[in-house]
Amino acid sequence: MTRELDAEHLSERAQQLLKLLVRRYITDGQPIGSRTLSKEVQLSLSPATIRNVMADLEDLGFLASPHPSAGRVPTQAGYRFFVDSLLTVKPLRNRVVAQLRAELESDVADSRALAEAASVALSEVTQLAGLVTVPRSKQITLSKIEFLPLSDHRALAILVINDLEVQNRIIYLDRNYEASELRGAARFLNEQFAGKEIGSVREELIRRLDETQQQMNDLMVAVVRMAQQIFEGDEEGGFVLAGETNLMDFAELSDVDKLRRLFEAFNEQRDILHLLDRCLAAEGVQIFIGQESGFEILDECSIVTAPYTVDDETVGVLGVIGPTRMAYERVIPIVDLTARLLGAALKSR
Amino acid sequence: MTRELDAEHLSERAQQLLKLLVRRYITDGQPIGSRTLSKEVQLSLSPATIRNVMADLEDLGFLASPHPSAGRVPTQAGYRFFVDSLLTVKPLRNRVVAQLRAELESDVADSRALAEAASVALSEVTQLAGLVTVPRSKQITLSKIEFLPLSDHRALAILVINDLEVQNRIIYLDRNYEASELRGAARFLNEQFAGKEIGSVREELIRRLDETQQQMNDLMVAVVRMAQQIFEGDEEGGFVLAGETNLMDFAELSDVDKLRRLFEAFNEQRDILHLLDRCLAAEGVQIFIGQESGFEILDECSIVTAPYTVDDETVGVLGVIGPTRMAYERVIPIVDLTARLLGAALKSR
DNA sequence: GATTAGCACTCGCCAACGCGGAGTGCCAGT
DNA sequence: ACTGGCACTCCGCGTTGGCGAGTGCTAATC
Repeated sequence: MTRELDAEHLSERAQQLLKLLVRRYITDGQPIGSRTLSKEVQLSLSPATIRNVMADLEDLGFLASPHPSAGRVPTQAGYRFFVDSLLTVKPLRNRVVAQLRAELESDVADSRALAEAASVALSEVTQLAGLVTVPRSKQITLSKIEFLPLSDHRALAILVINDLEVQNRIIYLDRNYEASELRGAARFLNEQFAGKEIGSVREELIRRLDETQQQMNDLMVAVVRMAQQIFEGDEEGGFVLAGETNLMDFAELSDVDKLRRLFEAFNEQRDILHLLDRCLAAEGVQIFIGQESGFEILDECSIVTAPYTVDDETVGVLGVIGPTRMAYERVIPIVDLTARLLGAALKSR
Repeated sequence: MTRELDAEHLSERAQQLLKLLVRRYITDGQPIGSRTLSKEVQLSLSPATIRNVMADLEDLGFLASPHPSAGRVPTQAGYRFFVDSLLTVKPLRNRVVAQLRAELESDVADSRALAEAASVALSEVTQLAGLVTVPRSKQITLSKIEFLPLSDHRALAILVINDLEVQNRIIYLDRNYEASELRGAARFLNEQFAGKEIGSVREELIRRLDETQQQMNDLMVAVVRMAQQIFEGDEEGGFVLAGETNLMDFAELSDVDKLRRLFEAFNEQRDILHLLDRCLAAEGVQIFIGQESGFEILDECSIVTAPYTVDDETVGVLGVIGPTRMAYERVIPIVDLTARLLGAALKSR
């Protein structure tokens, strides 16, 4: 037996054929037969020879046949090998670069809106579903805080962080405070803490509350609680999805029931968010193929992600989700570029 | 010919049969035959008799047969007659009322979040897609305004309207202003305009700008522009959708392509928003059946809407969207109640 | 005159069948 | 080591025929 049954020592020819097959299958979506392959390949080989190679690749688990008389289809392992060793990323077309640039030109300050723009851009350019987590920095500095009296022992607290992110929520107090009292409190807080990191603001506030029993302590306690919530990342988290409908085109997902479960998972957010969180730590583009994601619903999907950074701090993840049969060679550089563009757009606000 | 071919004078019996058929079709989703109907109806009639009545109803355009040997199915006109004249609304179950109440209990101040909650509640209770426009009052009073200096001739303007809605955006200035200058401007504006209606604020500002050429005019101009944007409703508009996935269950929409176009229309927002705007003026529940909506994509859908109000001012529309074959008798009171609950929740913030 | 029973008829649905095409595996020949 | 040839497998597709459901019509009945 002269066949090479070790993935490490796949012959040059076998690799080339696998590459060709995967590519062809990605564009056509139909099982590829030995005939088709023999016509396409440079080194002119007869279908019979190619069949032998294909049989080897099947033994290695890189290919599978849906049924005896259909051609071969890449398996998950096949895609993995392709992505790891075979793939040659296509240089991006200028049109695409221009489009991404244009859609991320930051005339918007709102970071959520930017995330949405990135998501839409990704989905349009790749024709898959775009996915962007809302940026969330560990580094949160307090820029300004204001209060507004409401009725019923409540006040509206407005908090500006990182210079242009505005958060607001209602805080409940022990009594009704005068507008002037609230103004005073706000001035005090602004003087003391503007520009400081929010975690330290919280600690400092707690320390001082212990020290001196202020008459204002209920307001302060509320502020501390608020700072805490913001520091813990609130639930402001989540991701922005765009172009889900693109997924409906793929035959792999044409089953309405599968589609439904997939869309429900998108709405859930939870599982997907978990997955994306795992990519935060990684550097550069990361790819989950089929079951690698660990979520049953995504068995027939692949996910290509990249973290994006502002000033070297990773603040989020973006990517696309599509069928395993996805144009990796095209998608990977797009995701990569979009991550860098989004980082830049966030910085230059 | 003794048959009554005038919709106005439909015999009691014909009406009862139509009602029964529509109801039955709504629950079963399959064409109803004369046999089925004869077993169900009180007055014991033979299938043959019923066939005659059904033939009349078909002539009148209330029924149709998909093919000769299937039963009958309501046409759009059939549903319309059913909704207008035949339908007896089911009293709401306590469970449902309780659920809606619970999901709209306003511990949230954010009106968008409330709209989302209402949308989710609607979709869960009806098992259709829920739809709520973000509340938008014509009556906008300025509560407070603050500025925060940024680099590059920019400042962050924070605007509190109607006591608890917070808006913010970046404004571009002719030069860099000191923090103290901005504070001064904010104080001035707050003193002059806090509590006033935002349209009048704008007018007043413009008037004063003409009068005295202030040194601060660029800042003021920016504020005027901002007030204008907010007054014009910004584009803060739009609606919140929930439970789209529920629509995937219906056989009528099992065609992936139809589904796709429907979902794309949801993402577009534009058309749907148009439709909802038409309901703003209407009082109480309004129903579009099939093509009545005027949008091709919604041909096989019905929409049940109701406006919701705060202090007698209509601030938005909510409703559900589902297949024409929808449980109108159940859905209508749900939509009605949700509208009132949402109004109440918005008021009692 | 309204209602009903009976009957012939029309379709859609489904399972069975058969056939061509595509692709394979294997073997023998180069 | 590669290739041509061949038998084989199996999907896809169009055809056929029976079954069931439901209809419209007509003639008989209340």
